[in-house]
Amino acid sequence: MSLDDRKLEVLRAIVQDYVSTQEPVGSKALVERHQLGVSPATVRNDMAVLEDEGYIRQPHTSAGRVPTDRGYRLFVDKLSRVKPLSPAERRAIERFLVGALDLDDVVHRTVRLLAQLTRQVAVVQYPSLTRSSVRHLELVPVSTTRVLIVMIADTGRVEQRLVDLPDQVPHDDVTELRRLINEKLAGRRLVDAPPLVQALVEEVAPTLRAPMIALATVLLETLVERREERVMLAGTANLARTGVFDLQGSLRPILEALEEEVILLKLFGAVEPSMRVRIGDENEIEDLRGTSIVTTGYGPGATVVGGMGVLGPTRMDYPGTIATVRAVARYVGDLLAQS
Amino acid sequence: MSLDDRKLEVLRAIVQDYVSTQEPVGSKALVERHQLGVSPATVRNDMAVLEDEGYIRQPHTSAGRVPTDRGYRLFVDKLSRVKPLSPAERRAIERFLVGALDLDDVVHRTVRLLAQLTRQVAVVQYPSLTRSSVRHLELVPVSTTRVLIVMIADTGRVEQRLVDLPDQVPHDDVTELRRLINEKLAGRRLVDAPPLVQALVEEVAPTLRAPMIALATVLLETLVERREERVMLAGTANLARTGVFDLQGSLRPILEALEEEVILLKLFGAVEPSMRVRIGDENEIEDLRGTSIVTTGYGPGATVVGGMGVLGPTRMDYPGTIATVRAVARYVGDLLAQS
DNA sequence: GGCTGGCACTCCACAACGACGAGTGCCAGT
DNA sequence: ACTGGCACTCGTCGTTGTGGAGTGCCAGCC
Repeated sequence: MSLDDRKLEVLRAIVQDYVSTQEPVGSKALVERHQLGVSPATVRNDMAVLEDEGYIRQPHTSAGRVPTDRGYRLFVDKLSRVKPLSPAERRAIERFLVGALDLDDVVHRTVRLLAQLTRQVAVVQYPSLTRSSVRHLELVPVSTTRVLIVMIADTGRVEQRLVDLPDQVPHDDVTELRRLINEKLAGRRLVDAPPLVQALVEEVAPTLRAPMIALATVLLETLVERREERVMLAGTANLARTGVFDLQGSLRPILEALEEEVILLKLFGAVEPSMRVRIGDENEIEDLRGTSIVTTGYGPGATVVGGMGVLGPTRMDYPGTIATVRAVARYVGDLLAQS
Repeated sequence: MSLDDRKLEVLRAIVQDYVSTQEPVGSKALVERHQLGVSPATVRNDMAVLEDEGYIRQPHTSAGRVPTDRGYRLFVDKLSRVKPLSPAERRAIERFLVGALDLDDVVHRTVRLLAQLTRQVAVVQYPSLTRSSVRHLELVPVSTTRVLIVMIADTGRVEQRLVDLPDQVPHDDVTELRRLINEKLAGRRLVDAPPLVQALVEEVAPTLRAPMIALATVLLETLVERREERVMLAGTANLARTGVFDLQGSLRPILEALEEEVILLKLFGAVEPSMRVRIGDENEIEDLRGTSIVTTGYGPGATVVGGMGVLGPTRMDYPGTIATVRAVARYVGDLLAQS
């Protein structure tokens, strides 16, 4: 049995009302608030069908209806158009992001902006090292046998590691090592690095071989293989605001999940540039069923260097949230393209 | 009227019982669980006095007693000895912190460790730039008119800023600028930087004057004056665990306050190496009355480079928390001293 | 004077109860 | 295919009552 237009309209109305009132919506209230052109009784029949099909449900007999995850899914896929942003929102985005000092600052501002606009929990992944190129590698002697290795990616991201050298290395040798490494790696993508680093070790003059091996090891191990991905979080207070999550039962596991960077990366480290919406049970993470997650990739132009998004209750304003996340991602992408 | 030993003992017992059971404690239960050597009636009289003095209170008539902020204060100052750490905790600290890759990683592991051991919200300030020296300043050309300036502090902290130069600057000039800047600033404390940077501008050769001014401006503005202090947070899920905070009323403002870096810095950016305990209303921040905060400074040896601590309900295990925070701070201090 | 046992009193927590009302499903009628 | 009517369900909310923990006070005891 398929759903005719009016039934879809009823579903849309239920979703909209429930999202705004947060209370089960009954047939009478529905016809009052929307021009459906039919009586409550008719709506009730439609509701019965929608319930059979699994799009809505009753919390208990004699209560109004509430959309199911499946209902939200249909709503998002078929029944909603992306809301255009209000000029106020556009201005907020610009005002918030201009004047960012460095990459850290951009990410920081972005995640707070997202949290504020959507009034939900926001997550932004730092530009992924995997998808970055090396802009420059700097060696800073810390002592005679220790060197700080600083890698600067083209996205502006900076990573550093301390390296213990096997022997004392004179200053000139450090300069030479720096020159060699940059010659080989600067401008290259990080994913292409391993063979190049290998080549560095093989080609280097015998006198520099030992320190070069130490450097190469750290480079490979901690920057390439264990390519450290990071995320930033904001707006957890909004979880308490919604009133959807109860303190003992659902809020704590969510907060716990949000503290696991691995989980956040899995969810928000978007690979494709497109928008993705996970609703309730569609979620991979057990503890985050009951929440919905809207994510997108971002980056300069069409390239994706990382993901961002928001997390909130399944009863969220999907069109609005999607529009905001998309707009912010685009704006940040443009920002990255400039630098 | 002063409090004799037994009354103090009663107060200690009340605090201990209330912290562990989280329920108002009555006179009968008290004599059963502690060897006070007197009858409930006597304890009741003592309680009446303690209540007059403001150390305990009754939530309502015919309920047991609960310590007031003042009671906790007396307990912390006079009635408790710092608990020695269990060997298991010592081992946990070591196991957790060895193998940290870089400063970011140290801070990251530390804050999670603190949250886990105390089962509360943990905060760790990054080593303050104010108290750091410059280890090295690196200039990385990004385009012909843009340079990334990377400052590496002796604590291992790395900060970077993008600088727009007024004109194209040839590669050799960048090298020269780098040399000049490092010559002047390397090894100097950041607080001493402003006159040195000023001198750099005045002494530089006329051809390099314009780019040097641009660099100096950024150095002064964003690294010295607006010396960016950062903090890291973990364990917010523990707020939900305690069951002390209700969802609508108290939890949300706390989460909001915790997202304000300014507030966290004010609270946890300890200046002195000593332990500090703020209990309930003693707190400067309105929204954090109702919580207690245990902080300490940390750093290599006796120097303080930053603060760390935990935040939890006023009914917290003060001796245990204080011991843990102190131990972790010392361990991290040692770690910093090594590098 | 300080401690104790006894006792009347207070007041919260909790369960039971009932009225209310929103909302439903179904059916007969148009 | 839609509508109005109607009986029914069931959660919400306010009321009421009871049980029990805990207190304050007092008279008596050491």
